[in-house]
Amino acid sequence: MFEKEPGRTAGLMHSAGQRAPRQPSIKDIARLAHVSHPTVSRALHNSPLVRPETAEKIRRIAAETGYRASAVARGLVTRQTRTVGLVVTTVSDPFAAEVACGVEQTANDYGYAVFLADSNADPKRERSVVQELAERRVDGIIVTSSRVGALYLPLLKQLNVPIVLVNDQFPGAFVHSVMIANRAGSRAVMKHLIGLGHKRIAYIGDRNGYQSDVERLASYKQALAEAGIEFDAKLAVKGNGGTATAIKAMNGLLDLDRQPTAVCCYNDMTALGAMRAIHARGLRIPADISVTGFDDLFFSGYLDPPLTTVHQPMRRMGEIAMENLFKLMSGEQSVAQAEVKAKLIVRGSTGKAKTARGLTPKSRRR
Amino acid sequence: MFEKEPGRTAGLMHSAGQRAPRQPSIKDIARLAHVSHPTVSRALHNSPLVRPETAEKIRRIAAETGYRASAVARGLVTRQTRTVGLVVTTVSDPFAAEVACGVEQTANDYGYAVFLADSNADPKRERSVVQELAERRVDGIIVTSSRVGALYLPLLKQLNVPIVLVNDQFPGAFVHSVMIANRAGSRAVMKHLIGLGHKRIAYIGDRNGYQSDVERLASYKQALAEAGIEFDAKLAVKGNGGTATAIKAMNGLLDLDRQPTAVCCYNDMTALGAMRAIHARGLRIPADISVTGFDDLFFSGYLDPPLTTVHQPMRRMGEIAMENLFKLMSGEQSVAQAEVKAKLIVRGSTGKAKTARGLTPKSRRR
DNA sequence: TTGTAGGCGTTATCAT
DNA sequence: ATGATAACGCCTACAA
Repeated sequence: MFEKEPGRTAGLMHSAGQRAPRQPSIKDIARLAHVSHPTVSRALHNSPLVRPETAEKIRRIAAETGYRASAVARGLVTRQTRTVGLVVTTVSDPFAAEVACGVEQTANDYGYAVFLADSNADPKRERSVVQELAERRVDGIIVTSSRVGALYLPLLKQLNVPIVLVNDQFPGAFVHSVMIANRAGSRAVMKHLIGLGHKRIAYIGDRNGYQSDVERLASYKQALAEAGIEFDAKLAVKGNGGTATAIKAMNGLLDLDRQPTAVCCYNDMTALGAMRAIHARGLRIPADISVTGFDDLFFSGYLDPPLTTVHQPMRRMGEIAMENLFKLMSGEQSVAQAEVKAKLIVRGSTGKAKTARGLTPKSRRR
Repeated sequence: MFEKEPGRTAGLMHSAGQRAPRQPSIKDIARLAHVSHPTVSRALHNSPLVRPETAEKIRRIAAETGYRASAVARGLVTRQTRTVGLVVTTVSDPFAAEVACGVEQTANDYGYAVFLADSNADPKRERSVVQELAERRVDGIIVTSSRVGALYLPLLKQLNVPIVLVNDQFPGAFVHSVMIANRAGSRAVMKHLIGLGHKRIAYIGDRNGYQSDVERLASYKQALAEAGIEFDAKLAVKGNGGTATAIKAMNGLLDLDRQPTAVCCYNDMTALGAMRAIHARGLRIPADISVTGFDDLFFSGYLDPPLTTVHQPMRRMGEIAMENLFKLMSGEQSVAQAEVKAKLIVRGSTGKAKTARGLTPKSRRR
């Protein structure tokens, strides 16, 4: 039980010929301070059980050598890594990025570090990524826009790691989640549009069957029904949440015999594409066509015209997810689902319907 | 050296009364398979040294129990965590997000996990964040848009962790980095604008003295000089890289006695604000004023009009950073700086200068 | 082909 | 107030 080469101590910080000059360990500090390692540990944790002068000396030496206790060794013994995993479809998605920001800040406030992992929106990959996170013994996991959702129930038991979902896209029974009020948001948009006199309102959704699209589309239809406007299947088209696809979808809408006077987009990225397609045809927004989005991404208020959309407090949702995860991690079982409010932000991309502003008989077509 | 309670084995996966039902360990698997732990280890690492049937049985049991070797325990003994730290100013910055995406994908391909940390563009925080990463024993660190730059030299020795910087904002001697060709990019923009006949070209920069602004501004001035256009200090204003500030800056420019006919913006976020300000005054782009950006963010091609800008291969830069970090981690010393090309993307936001298209004498002012 | 015996750098539990 | 000593879960000799 001897200390390896005694001469090593002094040359510790120099890479004196050794390939991997390891970081100083608690024992190195102990030796330097002529105390035992437990004492070093106590001193560095500000334990009152150590004589002030001793503690002072130890802290000085630790600072001089740049010693920092290994979080991995600590994690091994304490059985918690003070680490959480964050799974996103991709960080280049502004929605995910904002959520990540909220998660990261909150985690940091509590002294937790976060592992970032991309699922590429692939369910298989999402699952394997979660497993890898478990392998790293994270204390908890947050998944945004999960493509797996309900399937977590069985996994949860096995992984034995609390998981919180943000905008779960395939919700099932009883997983902990933070969701935006899709229905209320979409409803508010539709009320706004209908109030402006629009009757031919198109919807550009998402073809993947995600929960957010399902709910927003449902509210679209319901609002139509309540206003006594018949649902026209030709006006409800599918994109994929991206801008390029939205352009195609919008062009299809523009090619219709009777163009819509307003387009309700699944999200802001889709609206961005729709606006581009409309402008490319020389049409004006909102004079010719009104456009709405959903999310209120950072650029939406700066578009020309500024986009009327539903604000989703993405960062806050990340914070809530992290806060709820902390509760779960500390043993609370009663977290379940949280729903955050969606707020309509009226900006310049919506205006009165053409017909409502007095259309010439000629342009009324037949 | 006895195995704790023998009866524990069977009930392992159930949280049979215990508070923290720990994950199964290698010893649990060993016991279940009636072999020693090293054999389990070997089997799971596909070592040829273990009898096929034994290996098969072990793997089966491991799969059934959902056993996954603890990465933290492994990290302790192997002295490498297969983990890297990524420090960004904030993930909600689209530039950082793209770089993060490249880093993440590449790291993942190599079986590495990445810790995401926000510096909030605060030098102090950046340093402390890096220290925390070192405490977690990451094998390497990548910092985007570092606010510390040169100061890493001393830190590097102490931390003993390789670091690669992406678009270092305060470059000093000899830190490993991946940089965009700021000068060439800015120069290309200016050549383009000047070629279009612009003579009053404004520049909206960044007030923080960052390297990217310094270099882009320098090229702006140089291009002006080469074209024989006198530099007008009133046309070179400062924003902070954000959209809101850019609007103010642009408004200032618009209030000038002699408005610029083109605005060269420090980055796309700034251009976004400039465009908004211009449109808000009822001016047209590019008919009245041309606008250029830098970065080519995901939304830039969809603006109205689409933004002429300098494409920065952000994701690729993240990949390169990660690749170079791997080299550093495996002992190579010769990585140093990498510069990636900047490519001008001409889109609709730039056009011939007003004067060049034939201005009426009256509007030529005196 | 398999098992035994450390040790990685901490924290935790005892003594003293 | 401090020091032995034993885990934590894994890997890696070395021994059998």
